[in-house]
Amino acid sequence: MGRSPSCSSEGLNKGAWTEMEDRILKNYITAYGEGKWSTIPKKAGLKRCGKSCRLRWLNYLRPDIKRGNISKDEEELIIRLHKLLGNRWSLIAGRLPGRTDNEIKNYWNTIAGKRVQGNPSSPSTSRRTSSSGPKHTKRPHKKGSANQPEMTTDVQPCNTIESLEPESEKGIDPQAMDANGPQSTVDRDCELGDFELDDGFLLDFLGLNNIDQEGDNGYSEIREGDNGKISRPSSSLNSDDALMSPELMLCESDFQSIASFLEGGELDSVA
DNA sequence: AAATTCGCCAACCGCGAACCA
DNA sequence: GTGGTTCGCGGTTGGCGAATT
Repeated sequence: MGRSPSCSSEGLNKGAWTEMEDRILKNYITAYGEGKWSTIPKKAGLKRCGKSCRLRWLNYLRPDIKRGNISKDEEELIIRLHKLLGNRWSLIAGRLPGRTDNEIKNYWNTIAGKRVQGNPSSPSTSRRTSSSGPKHTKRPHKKGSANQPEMTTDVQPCNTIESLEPESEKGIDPQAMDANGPQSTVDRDCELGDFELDDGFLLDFLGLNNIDQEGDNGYSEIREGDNGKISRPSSSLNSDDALMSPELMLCESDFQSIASFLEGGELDSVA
């Protein structure tokens, strides 16, 4: 139990990875595959702990990592999923092919969380929005978390979302949706405008309808399974297939698949 | 031009769950 | 059944660079 003793830092490199280290790790995993993280550094000749290797691989070196800006579609889905799942970044990342939990977490902490918290003006178009965005108090580079966006533990993911809800969504009648599936709304500057879904539907869609809508602390909680254990994905990237119904497996690949799934009248099999 | 501020993001830390002998 | 080890997750930190003053 507890912290891994295999990550003692004596003689190990810390901090940013060098190009050489990246190459070594990538070559090793390409040749021998993932897993056995604790032994990889030794076998590959890296002066890193296994955790560090795993993190580097998952967050940066994997070939299927999608780098670059979070699209509007992705942002919408992140916000929506966060509303449902809370800070379960790995679960959210599992629905965003090529995105890592770390990336989504960072994104949320910097941009999406602020928007949800009541500044709907989009800051995401430019890296700098100092004149309009919510300014934090001075951010000294030292220990202490006062400079963190005030959303990690205080956030009310199931309530604060309202400020971001498009007007059109607020009037959606869940009954009508149940009967006919989600109404395909006009694009509203978004390819996936029909992500304006009832939360219950989205949970169904995600195969997460065994999740409480809201726990005592405002976060959704995954209910225990038959074995009394909480079901979790084994990896950050597209690995939570166990949470998906078979008919949804085909939707895992990307947003376009999801969109076409929603448009294709296949909802009946879900709802 | 220099100093300051602050956003972004990679990486680390600590914990709990899962696994295994 | 128990204890040690490994894995995976979420929270947090700190460096860097761009924007602002």
